[in-house]
Order: sequence, then structure tokens, then C-alpha cells
Amino acid sequence: MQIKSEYTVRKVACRIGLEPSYLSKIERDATPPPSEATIRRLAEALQEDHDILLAMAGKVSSDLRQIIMKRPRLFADMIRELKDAPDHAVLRVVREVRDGHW
Amino acid sequence: MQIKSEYTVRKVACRIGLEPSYLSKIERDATPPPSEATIRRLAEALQEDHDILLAMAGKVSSDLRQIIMKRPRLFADMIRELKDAPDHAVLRVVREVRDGHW
DNA sequence: AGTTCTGTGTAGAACATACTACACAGCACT
DNA sequence: AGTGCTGTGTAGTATGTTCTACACAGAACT
Repeated sequence: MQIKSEYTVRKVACRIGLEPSYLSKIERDATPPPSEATIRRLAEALQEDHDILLAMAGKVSSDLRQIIMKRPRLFADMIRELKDAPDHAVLRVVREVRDGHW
Repeated sequence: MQIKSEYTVRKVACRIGLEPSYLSKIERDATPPPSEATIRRLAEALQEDHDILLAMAGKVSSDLRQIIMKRPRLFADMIRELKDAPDHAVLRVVREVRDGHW
């Protein structure tokens, strides 16, 4: 039985408008990471989480940057404060704010 | 009476190892923002908050990037959730976590 | 055996980033 | 009137970013 993958380097590269050899290098970390726009297209093509792919590339999503930039002192302090907090503590925080405990 | 400022373009530039003309352009937004390292030196020389200067330059401090990159899903969700939360709500959250309400 | 896929290596282009070096005009003071 | 500051304009450079174009070798299939 013949299985033709839909996720060959070549097919994915063509789908998102990249050269196959470049995508190959991206996968093997043989080139510096692509631009945010390219990472987003890649994430969509692979049905991966773009925040995670961006993180792998050492980047932070531009919308998050915008949020932080509007209140840099507030967000910088918060992020540093939560650096070592366990996941569940952070999640609790998110839930509280979402539930409107202002 | 003669007042010689310690914060002329030239003196500050020399202190942090920059060309005065370049610093002049930075101040007037006549050039793209300098590197994070330079912004940090500038913040120190001017006794300004580096998180705020970085934000003015459209950047996010590399230590914050590191924190986000380690748990991208968690922090991305949290930051987006807190985007429109008022300052005091965010501050309350920070205090709770700091006080060990884990 | 020949075609068609597969990933990948090499070279280089186009543009952005992050500056330096130097010159020059205006004002302040002597 | 000359000296020494002030900011700033112009030009150029080195390096990094983000890719393209093309070629090539190995495996798979007919």
C-alpha cells in the first residue's frame, strides 16, 4: 500500500510559498529562524500552535509585544514575578481575572 | 551663573560609547531604535527605566522573552487575558502570587 | 532502466539593523 | 574676534536577516 504524505518538505514549502531547501534548513535548525509572518504560515500549514513555534524561534508574538509595550512596567513586573510560579498558580490567576474578580 | 549640564548629547553619548550624532537622532526618532544593549546603557546613563525605554523602541526585554519562551502557551494566554484588565487587577494578581497563594 | 519523488548543499541577493566618521552652523563666553 | 561648546546633517560601512535559485544524490516506483 502506497502512502503519500501530505507533509513532505516540498509540499508544505510550496503551500506556504517557500523554497523547499529553506524549509528543510528551518526544520534542522541549519538557518536562523524565519520571520514571524513565515512562522505563522508554517504553523497554520502544520496545524501547530503559532505561539509555540514562535517560542522555538526565540520570538514573541507581535500582539503580545504590543500588549506589553502599552504598560511595560506593569507587565514586566508581572512576568518576572510569575517566572517561577507553577503552571496551576498562573492558570488560577488567569481564571480569576476572566471571571471578573476585578 | 553658568550651568553646564551633565546630560548634553555629547557627554551622554561619550559615556555610553556612542557617536553624538547617532544619539541625537535616537532622541528625535530620526533613526530606527538602537539595539537592546545600547538601550540598556542609555537607560542607565539617564537613570531611566530600561523596560520603558525598550517599550518605546518597540522591544521587549530579553529576560522577559526567555520567561515567555519557556512556557509560551501559558504566558501567551495569560498576557492576552490581562490585555484589558485594569492595572489594579493585574497588581492584585501579582501580589497574590508573591504572597504564596499557590 | 528510467522517471519521479525525497531531502539537502551551495551560492548569492535584497533588504534591514546598528552603527561610525566627519563636517558644519549657531550660540556663549572671553 | 576667537575659542569652545551645542546639536545635527550627510555619507558610508559592517553585519545580520530572510530569503531565492539551482543543482545533486539517493530511494521508490513502473
